Amino acid sequence: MDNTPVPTPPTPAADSAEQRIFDAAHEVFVQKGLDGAKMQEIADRAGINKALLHYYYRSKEKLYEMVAKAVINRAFPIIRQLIESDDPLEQKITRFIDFYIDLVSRNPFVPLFVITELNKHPDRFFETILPKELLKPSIFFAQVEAEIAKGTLRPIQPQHLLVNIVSLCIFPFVARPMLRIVLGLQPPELAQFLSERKAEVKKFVFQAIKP
Amino acid sequence: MDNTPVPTPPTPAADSAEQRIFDAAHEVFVQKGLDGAKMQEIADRAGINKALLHYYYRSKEKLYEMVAKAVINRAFPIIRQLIESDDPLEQKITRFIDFYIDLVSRNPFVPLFVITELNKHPDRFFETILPKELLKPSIFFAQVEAEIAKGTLRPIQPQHLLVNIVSLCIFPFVARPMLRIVLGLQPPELAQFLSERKAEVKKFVFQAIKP
DNA sequence: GTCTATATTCCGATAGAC
DNA sequence: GTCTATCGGAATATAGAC
Repeated sequence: MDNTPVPTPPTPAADSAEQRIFDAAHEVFVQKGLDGAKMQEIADRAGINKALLHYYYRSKEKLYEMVAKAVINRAFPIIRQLIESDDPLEQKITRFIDFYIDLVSRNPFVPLFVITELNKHPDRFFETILPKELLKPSIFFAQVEAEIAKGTLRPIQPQHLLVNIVSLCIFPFVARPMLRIVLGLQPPELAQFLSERKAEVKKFVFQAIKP
Repeated sequence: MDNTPVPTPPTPAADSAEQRIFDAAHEVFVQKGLDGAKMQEIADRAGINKALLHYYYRSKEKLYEMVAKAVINRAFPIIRQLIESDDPLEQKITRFIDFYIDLVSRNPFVPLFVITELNKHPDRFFETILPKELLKPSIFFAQVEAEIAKGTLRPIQPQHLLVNIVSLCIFPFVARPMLRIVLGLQPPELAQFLSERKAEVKKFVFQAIKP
């Protein structure tokens, strides 16, 4: 057994200044993006001084990069795990929709953050932020093709099916203020409308793919 | 006939500095948002000096506001017109999908701009930018309900149908770099995939709603 | 580690010549 | 109308005391 003194753990203590800074930065960056975020606001929310931000994270860019990595590495594996479990297809789709709509309605800013920053700096993401092990779904695709062959699913390219499901889950929450305009809904009606999405998406998807 | 001298027309001449500034600002604001856009870059793209921006448009905020109004007032009436024409429902949906996907694949940044800025400054949009005449769709909703009553459409709330269609059209283009990750597609395959969306969305929607 | 004070950089805006 | 030069403020970053 190794007796050398344990060095500072890579994960900072739960309520350390370092952690509070990171959490504050997470909130601010996700809601306002790199350009919109101000170091002063992050410091204020963390309840510490601006100088301390630089003590722990050298620069705004570095801090941003760590937050972005954390967001990405939290979001994508969850999606993947849901898609690649070996539950039967129908159950998998149902669970995916339920889980995903829950997730996005609790964190409406996250998908927008990911998309926006992915559009602005695609290189950085693909080269430094994205985990390399992230691969193309295979179990899900195989399941869809198997069911089509059996005749229990109407023909559809698995990629399109997946994108359709994700679009129906995410978009209405991301575009929430747009719905107010296009549908002419007031905030309370809008909340009601969004709460119906889980059932609606499931119904719509299964009607489209079940023979 | 009135002989008073015609004052400066409200629309600036096609290739005036004023117009070139506006066009440059349009590009930059739509791609980078209010915070990300720099006056210097707008001036450079317009091929003029920074000072001239202020001569014509007083401030960055004012310039931004004009661009935002233009984007909104171009985008929404088109959508509305498509939805509210009195073509038969099936044809209307087909045309809407074709037109909308064409539009969004030529201008992938616009929906993201609208959504982002709508999230950041909802008040400004609802109070000053948005045209007041923009009302809730009615013809489309009535058509859907009529067809459901006739039994030529499966029961669905018209609002959800509209949101489903829009989600399926917009999201894949807005989230293009995300697809690369989730589907594991390289750029050429991705382009191929997106070119299939028109046919795919139509098939998916009609399978979901036709009895 | 945490603070105050200050340096530095960047950017929007203005003054003033032509 | 268009330019050069410059101001002034805001935001990032650093120096140095505690």
